[in-house]
Amino acid sequence: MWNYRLMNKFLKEFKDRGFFYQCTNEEELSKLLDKESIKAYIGFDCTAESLHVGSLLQIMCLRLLQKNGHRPIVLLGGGTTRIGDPSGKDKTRKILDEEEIEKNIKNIQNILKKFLDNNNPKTKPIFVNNYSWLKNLNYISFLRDIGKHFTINKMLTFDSVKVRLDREQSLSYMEFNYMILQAYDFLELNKNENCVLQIGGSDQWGNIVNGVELIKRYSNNQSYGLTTPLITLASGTKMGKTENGAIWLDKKFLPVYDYWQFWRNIDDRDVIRFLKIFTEIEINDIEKMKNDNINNLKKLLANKATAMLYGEIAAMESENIAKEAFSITNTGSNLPSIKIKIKNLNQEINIVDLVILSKLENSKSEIRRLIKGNAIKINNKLISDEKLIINNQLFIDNFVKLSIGKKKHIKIELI
RNA sequence: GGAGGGGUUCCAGAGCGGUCAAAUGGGGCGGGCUGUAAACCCGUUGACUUCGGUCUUCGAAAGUUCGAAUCUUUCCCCCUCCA
Repeated sequence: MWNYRLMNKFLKEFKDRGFFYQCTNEEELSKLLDKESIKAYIGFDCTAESLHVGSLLQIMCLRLLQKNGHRPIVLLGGGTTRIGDPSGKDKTRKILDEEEIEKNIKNIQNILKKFLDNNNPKTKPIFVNNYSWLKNLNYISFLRDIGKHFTINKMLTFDSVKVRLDREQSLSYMEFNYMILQAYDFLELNKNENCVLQIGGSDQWGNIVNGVELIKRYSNNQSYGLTTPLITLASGTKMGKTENGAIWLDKKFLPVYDYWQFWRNIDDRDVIRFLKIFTEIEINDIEKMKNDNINNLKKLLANKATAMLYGEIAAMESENIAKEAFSITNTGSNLPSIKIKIKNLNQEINIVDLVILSKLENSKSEIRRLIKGNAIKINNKLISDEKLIINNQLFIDNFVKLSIGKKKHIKIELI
C-alpha cells in the first residue's frame, strides 16, 4: 500500500499546508511528480478588475509549483468569462463587454506576475487566454469532436447544474455549456502545452473531472485534477469579502496599509492555519510557534503576506503606521494623510464638516451619531460636542490626527 | 393557457388606512471588557437640521382619501399548483 511517507514532496507540502481537498488519482500523480517536472494550470476568472484574497490560495499553489520545479500555466478566462461559470452562483451573472474583460485580464495578469517568479526559465509562468482558442471554434465540428463525449444525463448530475434546477432558477444554455468549455480548455492545454494537471477550488471539481475525462476519451492521455478547500474564516464567512468591500490584491483598490490590517486582524483561531497557507514559513517552524504570543504571530502573518505582494519595505511601513495609529502618545505623523486646502478650512471649520472633508464618512447624520457614541477623536482627544469648531491652532505642524473608532486613524494635512 | 401567492429599509421577515422612517432577527457601525482577537453586555443603523422639525423611502405609474407601505386601476417582475 502506497503511503504518506512515499508521497511526492510537492504533494506532501500541499497537504501539510492545508491546500488539499481532492485529487483524481493521488498515487499516480505523486509518482509522476517525482519522475518529472510537469506543467499544471489554474484558471482565473476575469469578471472583476482585480483579484482578491479569495484567489490567494490558488496563487500560493502556483508558487508552490514553482518552488518544486514545476511550471505553472495561468489561464485567464477571456473566453469563459464571456459565458459565466454557473458554479456557486444563484443567478446568471451580468455579462461583461469585451473591453472590460480585456482590461481585467491585463490587470489580473500584472497582479499574478508580482506573486510569481518570472526569471527562472524552467518554472516561469505561461500566461494563456482561452479566448484565443475558443473564439474560433466551429460549432458543428466542436459538437462532433467534443460534444459527443458529453452526455446530458451526466451533465445534469453536476452540482452547479443541479442546484439551479432544484431551485427552479433558470440556467441558460450558454451557462450550461460552461463546463464543456472548461473541459475543452484543459484538453487544449494538454495538447499544446503538455499540461497534465489542473488545480482549482473545490467548487471546480466537476469541471476539472470533466476535463480529465475528455482528455482520456479524446486523446487517451492521462491527466490529473487537484482541488483546494474553500477557505472560510473562523467566523464562518467566506474569505475575501468584508462589509467594506473585497480585500483586493491591488493597491489601486485597497491601500497597502489596509491589506496589512486585514491580516493583522485575523481571528485568533485562524492564525496558525493561515500562516501555513498564506506564508512560506517552513511548516516545522510554524509548528514550533504554536504557543508564541498570538499578537506577534498576527504581525508576522501580516508582514509576510504583505511583503509577498508589495515587498518587505511596504510591509515594514505598514507595521510602523500601525504602531503610530494605535499609540495614544503619538500624533501619528506617518499616518495615511488626506490633504485639504487651507482655504477650505477658512480659519475655522465645524468638526462634522472636517470629517466629511476627510472622506472617512460621507453622512453628517452618521458623524453626529459617532460623536454621540464617543467615537471621534482629534489628536487623541475625545470630541463630545458636534458643534465644535476646529481652528488652525489644533493643527500641529499643519496637521491633525483624526480618529474614528479604534481602528480608523488618519492625518489631515493643510496645504 | 387556467387557478392562486407574492414584491417592504443591507439581508431575512412583520405590518395591511392615521400613534410607521416602519416590529423582530441577522449583518454593519460605535461604546464597554480585552489584546487592533473571540465571546459577552450596551447603544446605534434613510438624509438634512438653527435639534423645533423638514425632506425622500415600502416593485412602477396613476387614482380614492383630510391622511396610504396599507384601498382601487394599469403595468413590470418573481413563485406555487394545474394543463
